[in-house]
Amino acid sequence: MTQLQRRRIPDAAVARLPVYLQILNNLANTNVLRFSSDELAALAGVNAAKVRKDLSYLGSYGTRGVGYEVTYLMYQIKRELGLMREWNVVVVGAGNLGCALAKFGGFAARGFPVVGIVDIDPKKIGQITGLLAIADARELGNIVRDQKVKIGAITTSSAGAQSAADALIDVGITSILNFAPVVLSTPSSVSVRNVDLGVELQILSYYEQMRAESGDSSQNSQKLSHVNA
Amino acid sequence: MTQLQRRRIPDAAVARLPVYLQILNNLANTNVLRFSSDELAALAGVNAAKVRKDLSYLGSYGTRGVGYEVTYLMYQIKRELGLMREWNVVVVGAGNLGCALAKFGGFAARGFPVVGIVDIDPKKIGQITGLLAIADARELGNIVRDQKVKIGAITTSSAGAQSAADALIDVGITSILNFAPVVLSTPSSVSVRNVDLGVELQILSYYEQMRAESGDSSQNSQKLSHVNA
DNA sequence: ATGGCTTAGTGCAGAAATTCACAAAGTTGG
DNA sequence: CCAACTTTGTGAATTTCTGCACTAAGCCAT
Repeated sequence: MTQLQRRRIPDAAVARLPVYLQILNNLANTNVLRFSSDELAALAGVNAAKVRKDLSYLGSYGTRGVGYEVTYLMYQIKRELGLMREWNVVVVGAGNLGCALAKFGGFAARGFPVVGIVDIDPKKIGQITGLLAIADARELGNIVRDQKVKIGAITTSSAGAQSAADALIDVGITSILNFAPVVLSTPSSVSVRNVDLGVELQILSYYEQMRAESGDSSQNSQKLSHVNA
Repeated sequence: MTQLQRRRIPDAAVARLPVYLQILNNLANTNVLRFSSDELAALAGVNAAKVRKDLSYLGSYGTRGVGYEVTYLMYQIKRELGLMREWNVVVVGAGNLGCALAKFGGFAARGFPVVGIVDIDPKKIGQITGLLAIADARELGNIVRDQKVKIGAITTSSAGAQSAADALIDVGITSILNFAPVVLSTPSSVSVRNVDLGVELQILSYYEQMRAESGDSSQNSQKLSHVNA
């Protein structure tokens, strides 16, 4: 028993792998067979050494002097990201966004089918959205158990988000995609990703203001790039 | 002329300021007057020293032994983030998401009114969505000039995203919020923030798989927390 | 006043992430 | 089979971020 446990990939690299995967997908659709770290770096807008290091966390799957094979690398990235299987998703909160997610087939296509949507509002329960009927939030436990759901999306109002999170965690959810503009309080064993457009816009606002301030008065304009993950 | 140029706030801190602001907003609504770095840290789910360091980039606005004043700090964060003014936003791509952004009043309320939405599809042009009529994409320049728009949101298909970005940059946009699942190629003088649910789900998938692998076989379960920005 | 208590602000050390730069390893052409 | 060339994989340097631990400073009770 030499330790076989998979090497842990740095968070920053994990966040880039899906982007590489997307690009490789496009390459595959254009019938490109191989690529070099330089090419992928250009397409992803990052440094080539970073690409090589990121890919090296998966193993040694390139060929020196040649590059990487598109389909093989895609396979390896998918394997590492856990995309060899589907992950069922349950949506909590049947407002505009929640229903849009339930209707939108794009997630299923990417391997994340929405298998349930719940709400606490009796007026909404029973309505059909896409292929699903909106269920009573009290059904959450059954849905999660029956469909082996691990990922929950919170699309409630801000006010309801924390109780939605509590309910999800209570029935065994360990990954949360949170669209409500609040910071959720969760045990450290749960992964949370926040999607908040207000936050994104405010970040843009900061850099925009910097630009305005350096550009307005005189000659001290200054390079000011900024791209997020 | 000693250099007066504003100290540059680290990117990581800039990304947290909007979160603090949101929390302070809630505190203000609950009539809380003051808070300590410890309290804010608990609410934001971060380390207290980090909170103090982040706030110190704004200036020295706390009182030792006491804490920070809610409204005063909100003012300072807003000032630093460039939120003392409104930033008009133009949306490119009048699909489901684009129209939802145009209708949704939430952005205007947060200081980012959508003042225009354009598309290239003649069938869509002229239709009303919320308060706005969908304009011809060729009107982009006029809209941006007339309304002094600095921020553009791309809600086109993947295929159309790069040309949308080119068009936005061409008419002088310097900040882009990109919802299309592609990596945009832009000059370094432009800020880009990507919002891609597929990427978020795949990141969750990775940590979910890690959890499954450490939990399944034996006793080497391991703490595995993970929370994003 | 004074001493004890609280909390901001910050220097510094350690961790994480990025980038450089080069050796290792493969290909190709003669 | 060798020399020239390409590109990976990675050690090491650098930069950025984090978090501890301590100092500075204000409040309050006596």
